[in-house]
Amino acid sequence: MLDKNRQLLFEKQAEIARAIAHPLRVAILDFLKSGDQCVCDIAEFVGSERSNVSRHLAVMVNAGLLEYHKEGLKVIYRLKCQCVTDFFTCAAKVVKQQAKENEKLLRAL
Amino acid sequence: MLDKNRQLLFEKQAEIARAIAHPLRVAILDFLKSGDQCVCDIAEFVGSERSNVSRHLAVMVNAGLLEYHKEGLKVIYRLKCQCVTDFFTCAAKVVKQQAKENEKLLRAL
DNA sequence: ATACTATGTGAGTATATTATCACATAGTTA
DNA sequence: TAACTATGTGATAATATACTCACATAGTAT
Repeated sequence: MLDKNRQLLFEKQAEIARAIAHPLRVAILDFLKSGDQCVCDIAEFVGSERSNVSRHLAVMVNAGLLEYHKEGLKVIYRLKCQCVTDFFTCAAKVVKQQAKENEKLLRAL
Repeated sequence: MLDKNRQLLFEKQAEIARAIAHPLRVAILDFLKSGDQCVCDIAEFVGSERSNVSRHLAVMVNAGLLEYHKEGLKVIYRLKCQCVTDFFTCAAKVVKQQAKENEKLLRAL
């Protein structure tokens, strides 16, 4: 059985996964890999309303994935942990494998 | 702006993150790292009802994280991609960093 | 055939997440 | 001061997720 501490860690890890688990947030993280950005540029890049993007950013700050600082009117967000990239690498691998299997299935029909 | 293919990949990656984003599923993945397991042993390990565990397993199979085969009455689940571990390593790093910051904050009060 | 075990699924309820709109706030510029 | 820009937040409605219970199915053992 699971001990309490282990369970607590699992909860925290799940929280971080949840913070990634949205297409818009994935897009934002991908955008931030290439450098820090303000909300309005992020919003334009992902093609969504600023208020919406602002909320998504808050989710990721809360989870500890992002940090930010103000520059005049703008608020600049940045990746706090570069290792998030590893997740996307793995996820891409899983997606690729699935695509291959689907292709096989299609050819079998 | 995002092109369609990129957006599609982001959606798939988000789907995989969503498949991890639950404490029970994190616990299951952690358990499976050490070897393949049947539903009833998983349920006992994570301390939840079999029907519930069965559903969580289905989510992860659907996302491409797990695969399974039958052995008599039992259904054995296994990790399909070992790299999921990388995600947990990164997540643990993020959690640790946050804990450190909270500690600092506490000492400042 | 009967009883048993492991697994999965339908239905219902409870809860969480998301997007949108309107508005509040804070800093900037004229 | 007044108009403007970037950001964040409250309220709401739509949608998705999760858990539980009862039951169905499939394989096993007696």
